[in-house]
Formats: sequence, C-alpha cells, structure tokens
Amino acid sequence: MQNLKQVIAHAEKHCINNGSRLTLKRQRVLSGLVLSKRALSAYELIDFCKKEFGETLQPMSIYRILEFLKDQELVHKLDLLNKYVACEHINCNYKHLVSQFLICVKCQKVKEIHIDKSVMTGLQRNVEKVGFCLDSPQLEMNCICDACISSQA
Amino acid sequence: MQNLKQVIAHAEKHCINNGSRLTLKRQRVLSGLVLSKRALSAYELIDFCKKEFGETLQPMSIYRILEFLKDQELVHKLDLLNKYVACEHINCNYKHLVSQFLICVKCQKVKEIHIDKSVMTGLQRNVEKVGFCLDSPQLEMNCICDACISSQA
DNA sequence: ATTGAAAGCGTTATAATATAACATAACATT
DNA sequence: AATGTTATGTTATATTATAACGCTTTCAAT
Repeated sequence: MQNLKQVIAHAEKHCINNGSRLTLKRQRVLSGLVLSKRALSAYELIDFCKKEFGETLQPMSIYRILEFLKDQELVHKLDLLNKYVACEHINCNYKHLVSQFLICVKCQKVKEIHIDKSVMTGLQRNVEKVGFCLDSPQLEMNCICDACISSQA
Repeated sequence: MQNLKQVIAHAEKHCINNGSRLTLKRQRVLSGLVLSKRALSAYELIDFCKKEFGETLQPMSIYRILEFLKDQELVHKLDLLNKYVACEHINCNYKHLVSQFLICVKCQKVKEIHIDKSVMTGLQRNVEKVGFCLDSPQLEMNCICDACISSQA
C-alpha cells in the first residue's frame, strides 16, 4: 500500500471519472478503512474516525458514505462479517472484477484474491448439479492468516 | 422431507443419544424451521412459531434454543444471512460432515451440498498460495434456485 | 422421598446494528 | 439569482443480539 495521500488522490480521480465527488467526509471514511488495514463494522469505523481524525460521524452518515464507496468499488462489504474493507486494488487502474475474500477469523485481516477459473468452473458445476445457479461469484471464506498461524504455534 | 412427527421423533432420539433433551420449546422451534422450508432469522422464527403454534418466545429464549439446536447439528446458522435453517440431513442417521450452503437470494430457500473433494482441494490451494489457511470449509454461496430461475423468464 | 447440581427457562434491561423520513446545506448549471 | 441535484444533518425508530440475575424443572445419588 502506498501512502495515504496518494491513495486518496487516486480515489478522488476515480470518482470524478465516474461523475461523482469524493467529499471530505467520504475521504475520511475511506482513509479510516485504508489505515486500519482490516475489516471494520460501521460503528467501529465511526470510533476509528473519531479517534484518528476527530471526525464525528452519525450512523446515518456512515452508512450512506459506505454505500457510496461501495458503489464506486472503493470498498467492499463482507456479508460474512457485516463489515467493510478497503478494496485492495484501490491503487490500480484496473477494471474491477468480482473477487473472493479470505477473512482471518482471528484478526479480521482480509485478502482479496481471484480464484482460478478452473476451480470456479468446478464449483459452478457442483452448484448446477442440484439445479441452482451461482448468483454472485463473490465468495467469502473464513480463514486464518499467515501471521495468526505463526503466532498460534 | 418426511412428516413432521417423524422428524421430531428422530431428532429427539438424536438428542437423547447426546445426553441432552429436546424439550417442547425446542421442538417447536425446530418444527418451525422444518415447516418453513427456508432460512429464517431469529425474529422471523418467533413470528412463525407464534402464528403456527401459538408459541410465544422471547428473543432471549429463541437465541438460546437456536444455539442448542446448532450444537446438536439439527440446524445450521448461515452467516451470510444471519439466519437459520433446519439441517437437510436431519432425518439421516449419518455422521454430519461440514456442508456447503447454496442460498437462493430471491426466496431464501437453502440447499445443503457437499462439493467435490477435488474442487475443494483446488480452492484450498488457491487460499494457501497467498499464505492463508482455510479455517472452515462451510462455504455459503449466493445463488438462485431452480424455481426462481424458471419464474424469472 | 429428599436433596443438590445441572439444565432449562423467564424476565428485564440494554447493547449493537441499521434504516426511515424529513429538513437543510452545498454545488453546478442555466 | 433561480433551479435542480447531490450531500449532509437530525431525529426517531426498527431490528438484531446479549448480559445479568433468579426461579423452576429434571434427574441422579443418597
């Protein structure tokens, strides 16, 4: 991850290209997620922004802002946790694909990956075998991260 | 699914074998999930039991009961939805394995399947490639069910 | 039968999460 | 400046989940 200013500047450009604005509050919320480096709930994020930037956010505001950031594909919502993370590709000029998310159940660090096409196809086939159809390939998986594996010993 | 009485009788035996009891309230909650045939939130289940059986349940009770039923592997909690479903194998005499869940995003019908070992291994490999380790193979996937696909047209 | 421990359940309060509804402010365009 | 649109503020409330404490039932051991 590059430094925060760069990230925000990049995100700002991204928003402008989409015909929308990355206002100060939105910047703060995004910064919060980028700095925390892990998944945060709306309320955790409120606390984080308060402590880190002195930014006081109402629940209503945070949810609105998070939805905006999600629409811009700058953050992702993890349904398994009901929490939000900054997109790992936030700095890439890269048409965003659907990702899969590895969530550390110990520290809530999140890794955004793309699973091999062959594996996804296999999965799809398993799903279709019972008459269902995969609606969204955004898989979320409970994992343990490298750091937490080591510290377990 | 066989008739409800059989299901309950079977579940009761299962609990006794585990040294625990399937009390009347627990039976009602389980029956609610079995009859509804889809994932229900704790509060939806309260409403359902009220309407269906005249059983009045406090939030505290329902959560306790759901936790019990989950420990007995008679129901599963779907983290993607924060809802509960009756285990599909509730009638089998079968050592319960970890399942994967296909959730219909339209009607919340749930299918419990076992994904091919080869596919799971592939998945695992993808996860390990980035230093993570799959903590639980209980995958939950947003899908569309057969019925909802047809009715879409 | 009595009793004591554990399990089950009731009750109240409250924490934590999320949204509805409506008012105001900021900004861009004409 | 007038207007429409987007963003934000504010208040209230809906929804989801748990803590804490105490009473009751069950059941095995005496």
